Amino acid sequence: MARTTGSDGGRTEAAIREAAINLIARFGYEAVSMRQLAAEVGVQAAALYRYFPNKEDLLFTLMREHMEDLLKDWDQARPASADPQARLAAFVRNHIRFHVVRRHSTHVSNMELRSLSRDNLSHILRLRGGYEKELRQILREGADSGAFRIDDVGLTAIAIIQMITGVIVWFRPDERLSVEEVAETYLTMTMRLTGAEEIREKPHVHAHA
Amino acid sequence: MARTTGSDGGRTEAAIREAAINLIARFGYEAVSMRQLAAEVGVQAAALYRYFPNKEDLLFTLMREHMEDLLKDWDQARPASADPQARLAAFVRNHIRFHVVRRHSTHVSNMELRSLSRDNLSHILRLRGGYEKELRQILREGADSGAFRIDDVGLTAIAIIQMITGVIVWFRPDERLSVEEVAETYLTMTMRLTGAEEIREKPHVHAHA
DNA sequence: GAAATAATTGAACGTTCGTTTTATTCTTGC
DNA sequence: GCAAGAATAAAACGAACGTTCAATTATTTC
Repeated sequence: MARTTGSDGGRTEAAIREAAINLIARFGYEAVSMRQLAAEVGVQAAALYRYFPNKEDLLFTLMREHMEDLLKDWDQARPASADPQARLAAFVRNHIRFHVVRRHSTHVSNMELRSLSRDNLSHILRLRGGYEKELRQILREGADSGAFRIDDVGLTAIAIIQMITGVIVWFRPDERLSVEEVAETYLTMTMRLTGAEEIREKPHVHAHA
Repeated sequence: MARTTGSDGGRTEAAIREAAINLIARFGYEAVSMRQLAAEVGVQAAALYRYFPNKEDLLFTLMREHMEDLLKDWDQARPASADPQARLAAFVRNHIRFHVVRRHSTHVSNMELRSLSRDNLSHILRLRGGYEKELRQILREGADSGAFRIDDVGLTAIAIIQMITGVIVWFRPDERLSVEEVAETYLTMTMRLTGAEEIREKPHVHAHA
């Protein structure tokens, strides 16, 4: 056989991306074979090479687009306000929302860095650095203005990102907590962490057990 | 050839464990082949099977011993004091010290869970659960006694562990910060996070840039 | 110093891997 | 309805994988 009825390059490529994200998030990049991925898509392994030149490039594309989407997403959500507390709150809320919705691709982007070649790795790290820089800037301005009490801006930024990204490790949709509730709880912790809690009032969501 | 002069089962097994931890931490379990591991040890691949029945069992052994060591380590360091703040401080300091010293095996234990079989996975998760329970207990007692201000004990415990374990992602020995300095900075953040900072005085180490 | 045991080699097994090649069928534009 | 291309199947490639096995040498035991 050859071309199958109803086959469509655009749909196939989208299906490959989605299946790849799910499979790699679940089993890991090295553990997922091109044949397994093809089977999930409902296609032969050779067909994958029409859309991606090789396995690593597929991984790289997924990760790069994840990071680009993250930066775009924050660029849209970035508040006009200059108030460090409002900006930090927006950052945390946006970060958690984005990462919960894209749990799988976040997992891939965080766990599979070591499967990238040197060049591809540094490309991803550059994008990630740009995102983290946004948080550092907020923290620095807040520390300077006295809104935050921070010992070490770089270290605090890493700690906060580590903490709020950790949501995806345990969060499952359809459980006792909604995304908004989780985001508010983490926001409270972040605000206390930066010594900014006293002055705060924001749309709190009801109960945390 | 066959048995080599000076060969010693005990030394070889130790060398295998160490090489395995380093290689797996660096490249990932799936990406490290038995031949590569054997070459690092200076032995043929077949020799590995005298010490471990198969590849996964080697991984499992490394992870199980890491977790057992962690529990033992905390059991020894656990303070007699009933004061929640003192206990939390001891927990954080001990956690960071342990994980920084054992960065590589921590990396393996955190990243390679998905390479374990169901039974081995649940064994490791049981050990990890026991450790996390210690932190939850401290937080709960502190919350009850009014020493801490905590919305959700379970969620806070996960957030703290995520944050303080994150040290190993960026920490490299011989850089600007010593382990003790890092531990103190993270302790400060943890204490603020739990709303416990006000009442605190402890052996602070000098500068954080 | 012979017998028993411990430690390792070297070769081989069947399987699976990522990838390439070639041929075939569907779809689209004219 | 025909030519051009896009999309896929099917088969094959060499290399690498985890693992096994028989043979061989070093060490220990008595």
